[in-house]
Amino acid sequence: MSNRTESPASRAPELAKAYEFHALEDRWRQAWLDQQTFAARMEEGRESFSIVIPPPNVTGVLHIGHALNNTLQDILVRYHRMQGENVLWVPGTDHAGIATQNVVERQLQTEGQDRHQLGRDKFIERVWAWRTESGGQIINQLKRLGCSCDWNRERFTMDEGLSRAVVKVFTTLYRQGLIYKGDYIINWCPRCHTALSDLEVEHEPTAGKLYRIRYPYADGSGYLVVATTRPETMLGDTAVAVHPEDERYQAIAGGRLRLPLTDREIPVVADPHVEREFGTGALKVTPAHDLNDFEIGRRHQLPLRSVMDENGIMNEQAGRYLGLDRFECRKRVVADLEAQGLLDGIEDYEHGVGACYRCHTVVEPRLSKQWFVAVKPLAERAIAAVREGEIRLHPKSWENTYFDWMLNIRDWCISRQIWWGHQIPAWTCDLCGELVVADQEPGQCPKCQAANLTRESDVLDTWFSSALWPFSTLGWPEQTRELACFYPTSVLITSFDILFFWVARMIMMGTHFMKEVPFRDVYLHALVRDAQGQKMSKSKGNVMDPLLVMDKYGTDAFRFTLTAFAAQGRDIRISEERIEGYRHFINKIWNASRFALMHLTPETVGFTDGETTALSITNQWILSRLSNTVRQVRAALDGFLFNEAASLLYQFIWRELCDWYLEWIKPDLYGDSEAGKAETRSVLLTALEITLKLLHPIAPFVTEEIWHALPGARSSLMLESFPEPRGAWERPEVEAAATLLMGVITGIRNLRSEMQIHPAANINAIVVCADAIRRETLRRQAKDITTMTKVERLDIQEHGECPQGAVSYIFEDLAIFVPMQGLIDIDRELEKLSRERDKIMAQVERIRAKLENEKFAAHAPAEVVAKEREKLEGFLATSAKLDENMARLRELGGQAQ
RNA sequence: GGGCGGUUAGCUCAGUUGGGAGAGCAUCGGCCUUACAAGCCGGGGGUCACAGGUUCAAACCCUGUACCGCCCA
Repeated sequence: MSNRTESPASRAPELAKAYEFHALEDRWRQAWLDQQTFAARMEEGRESFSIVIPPPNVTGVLHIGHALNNTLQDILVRYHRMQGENVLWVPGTDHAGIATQNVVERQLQTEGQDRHQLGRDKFIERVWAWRTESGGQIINQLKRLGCSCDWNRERFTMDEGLSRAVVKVFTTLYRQGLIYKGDYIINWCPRCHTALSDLEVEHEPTAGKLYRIRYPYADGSGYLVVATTRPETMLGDTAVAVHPEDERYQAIAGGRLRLPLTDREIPVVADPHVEREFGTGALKVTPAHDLNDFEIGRRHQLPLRSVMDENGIMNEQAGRYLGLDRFECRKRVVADLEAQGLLDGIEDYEHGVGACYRCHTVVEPRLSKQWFVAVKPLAERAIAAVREGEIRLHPKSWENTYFDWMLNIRDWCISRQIWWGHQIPAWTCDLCGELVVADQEPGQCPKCQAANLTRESDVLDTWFSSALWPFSTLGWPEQTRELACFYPTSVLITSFDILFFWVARMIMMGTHFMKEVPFRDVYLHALVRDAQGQKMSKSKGNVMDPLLVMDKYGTDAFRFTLTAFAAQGRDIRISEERIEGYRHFINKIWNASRFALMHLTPETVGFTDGETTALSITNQWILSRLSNTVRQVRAALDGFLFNEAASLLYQFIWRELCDWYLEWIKPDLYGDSEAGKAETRSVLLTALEITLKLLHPIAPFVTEEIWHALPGARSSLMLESFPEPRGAWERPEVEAAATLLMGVITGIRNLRSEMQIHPAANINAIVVCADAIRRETLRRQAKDITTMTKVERLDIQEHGECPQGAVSYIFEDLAIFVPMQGLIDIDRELEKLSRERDKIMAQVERIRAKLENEKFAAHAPAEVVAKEREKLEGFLATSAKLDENMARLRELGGQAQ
């Protein structure tokens, strides 16, 4: 412990020498949880602010994307909580059907079992057991990040209440004819053994081959050539399609072909959807294995012929290829075609291949009975909600993408052939086959009264339940107080890549069931990538573990980094270097606070007066800057400009508060005037308090810690009120005076540096300024200038020219001279001034040309013209000073020779 | 093929009603100045991708081109 003699005898406790975040973060995290400071309030007469967390997968671990997403939410939540609103942030996880089932199935595998041996009920028990033991660790990681969710209200999409909401929604939509069951072609994952929605298929460009195959005419008079990337599906072909206006195929259209490798004949149909330019213009049609072919098949009533089973293995319909894997079959088919002289050619071809988003197995379009949501009617309302501004997307540019997708939306396949999830509430009568959809298991068939009904074994897409999240978590279908208070929620913050998966579906479900949008604003943030712009993935080994980052640099530094990067287009590139930079920033605040605490006393109270005119210029200045910063930070947060808020705080704290204000007040704090000291302590305390409040939503830990070290009894900073701008504190003339001081100080320092005068060496300086008011400002603040420039004697004069042997610096309309001992290099000085003059004159010429342009005067707004004139005058004053000074130097140079 | 986004200092990127090109990091020079060397002070560095157009005025608006990226089919 240091105990410096200069320090006031009775002062606030000193902070540790360097910012040590580990213990401190743990301490505050625990205190916040213990004090229940995150708990939602539902008090009469207050505005509500609510956010539902984008529920991470229960299998998930915190990655950088989560960290970004939740930091931004926490900022808004803390910001609004500090404004006294009723704030609720609902945390939770989703059950991640396929992913979770995969985890537990892998576990079983290591035990030499599979789920079928175990049976459905036992398997579900296992999943719950897993969930209790190791699932949801991400929740603790969110706590680690400092998220101020109302942890008492944690929800899980498989909770009883949320499951009730799912059943209610399903049965209602079914009754309304918006859910139906039918035989359609869907995306099938042969590894996960389930249907996937269109969105769950990722198209990856793949280097493949385009095979040209000869299909002989049935009458033996020749052949036509089809081109395909998937020759094995030809076994399921039921037609070849050509464009009706394609002259090449006029003769054969309507005719028949012999399908090679089989004993079948197929027709040639004419369909306007065939692309004439692609391949040979003749398209083989496999309705049971290709989505587009399915549509063609429907138009022409073609038979459906599935040639593969659920594992992607060729079935009996594939004849002698029975039992072959689809890719193996492809090789055999190609070889056989070649042997028969029916292979017309093979070329390299890159095309998109659909893969399962969970396991990356190549999906197989497959014909099967599935459940669908008829989304068109829902989408219409959801489109209107955005179009009419009930929901605002930020950035707005996403609206186009949203509309485009919603307008072209196809029915949503919601059934999944897995066990973990919400089992579809539908039963089929064993006797008459009647399909019954109901909230509860029906005792008997409503049609034939038979007692035996079999429940649908499929479960629902996880996104079906997360689409209900904004109201299911608030207690719907019960009419709860929470719903009344917090629905619609205020803001949704999420990554743009789930705009369709989740956001659009929440809007559809919300508007349909609640008759009200689920949220007012949607903030879509970027994807976090590594420093090279690569998507982070375990296989690439470029993942950055947020937990390790927080350990190494501190949570506040990490949060600040994410915030500072938040608005950078679609990608955020993060690297440890950047985080380290912001760790320095957090440390800076820490040390600035240490400095303040050395000078504050336990009796110090903050400055609360509305008027600042009685204060010193520097104190007036910092209060003016504070109010200004408050205004701007609020505007930034209100507009979701997170990076802007971070940047404002960074600039204010480091460049203004630390670099200038703390230096300026040192003479006061170390001086003899008790009144001056008291005033400055008071303003310093207020400046620090307001700064900490402003920064708290982004960096909660360090601010809370410092807050409690300040004089006075204090409760949690997160419950303090967020600062308001104080118009009366904003003093443009004081800011102008400060700018003048900064200019003079920088000028003198520049001369010192240029002349390589040691920082510790005393110098003298002369400032020549014709303006009496500015001179007066400089005189009053002379001590500030001399302290910060180590000037022993400062002369402030109305007139004067460069003394012999002095170097000079021109700032606006004033000249600064520093006499040197010994001779100076006049040529070098002249060169420096000349360079400066060139820059100024370029500006002068530019503005002059503008002002002399009659059209400018005629068209530009008067205030712009006035501003330009003012600028011109300023530049002219500077150039005049430069000219004067250069003339003087030449004169001196002449004398010297 | 359709759509969206990007191209600004060596690097990563800000720049929201068009009106003097910014930040961080890096770099160069000088400093252990009792808050902070995780620091302080000073400096250098950009025909804002290219070509047209609109305008008194374009990094910003319009059109086109090139390259990069993403989404959808």
